[in-house]
Amino acid sequence: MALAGVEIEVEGETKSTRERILDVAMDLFIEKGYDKTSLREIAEQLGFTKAALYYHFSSKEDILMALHQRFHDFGREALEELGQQVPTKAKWADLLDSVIEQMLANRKIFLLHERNQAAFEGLHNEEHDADHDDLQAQLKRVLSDARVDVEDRVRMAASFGAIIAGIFLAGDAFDAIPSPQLRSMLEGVVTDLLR
Amino acid sequence: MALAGVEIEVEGETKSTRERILDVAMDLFIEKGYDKTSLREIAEQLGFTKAALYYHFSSKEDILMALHQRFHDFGREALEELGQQVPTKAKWADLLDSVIEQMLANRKIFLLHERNQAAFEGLHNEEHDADHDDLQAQLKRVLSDARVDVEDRVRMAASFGAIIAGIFLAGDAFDAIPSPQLRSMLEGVVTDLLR
DNA sequence: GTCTATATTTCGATAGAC
DNA sequence: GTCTATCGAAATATAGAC
Repeated sequence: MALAGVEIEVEGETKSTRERILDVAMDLFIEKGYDKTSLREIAEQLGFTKAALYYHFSSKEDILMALHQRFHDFGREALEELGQQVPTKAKWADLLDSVIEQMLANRKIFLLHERNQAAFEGLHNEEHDADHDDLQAQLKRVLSDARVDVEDRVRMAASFGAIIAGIFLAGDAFDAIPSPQLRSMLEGVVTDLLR
Repeated sequence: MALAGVEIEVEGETKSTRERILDVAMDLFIEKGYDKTSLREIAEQLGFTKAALYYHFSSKEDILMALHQRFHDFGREALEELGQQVPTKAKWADLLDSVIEQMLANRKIFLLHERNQAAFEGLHNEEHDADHDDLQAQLKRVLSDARVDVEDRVRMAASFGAIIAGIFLAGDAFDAIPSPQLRSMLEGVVTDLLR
């Protein structure tokens, strides 16, 4: 079911070549890092050659940008809803609860960003994007809000780091923990820090 | 005061060329990432050429390894002391207090590692180093220790992530906070999570 | 859409003069 | 200890056939 190069996803069986490229690239970028992953490797793992990639993406950076887009939305509406109002600890705790859920459901995309921070920042610097509005930028904005007590802001940052570490720091050591259980443990952590 | 290429540091005024190279490299690796930083850039910023670097270091990777060495000791004795015994939450809290202190006194070297995870892991994979004994590896070992209750281990990971985030997540938003104050706030966080 | 070339560039590394 | 000059490798990217 190809339509202008885009395939309709039927019960998750069919994926466009573009998406298959992104999946493979994500795995390799996580494992070896963006810079040390060559287009040849990505192509070989997909069963075709490097040149074919350029039919789907205009550059290596274009692949990275597409992956950034996957990440971009997570938590964005949430943070935007928090938006202009003064962030309180209670609101932050609510926000983090949904962030926990999203992270557990999308581990890889967050892992990708954690392990390729420099590469993703390089993207922003080229687009003189003024204020890039991704999760990390929004985060810094909130944590810099002078209307909020400093100690509260430190606690907000700490609680955010706590859940990231709970999900990612231990590598696969926590993989055996069922997601709902890990989730409730992390919600407990958030409560203890922001209550 | 040169002696076999090593200069004696007098009141912090004199630094060996080797150390000046490492300082510049560290700044660039933090800013642009290891892979996107060329030896030419490092050399130019120091006022000499790329080839001169090879008098002081045998390869680009050698520079990274030297920086890793700077990092290597931090928290190592502490974690080794924790060593074979079963880690408890109380011991972990003590450990983190000293980690907080070291991180605040050496922000840049931790930032370097946070932003170049993939590059540093690449080092380990080449030396078939068996069990590389750096902080991160020790961390995973402790967090995988099945003798400890799962919830406790999650809390240990979370508290570690909390202090990292408190120091690094906000970028320079927290730079205005005096170190002692930030330290005591983070110690409060640790207490709340592990008590 | 994927292929086989090949162009182009960048970078790490070496040789040898001073 | 630093220089100039150059090598060789690898990677991104392009051209054009199928």
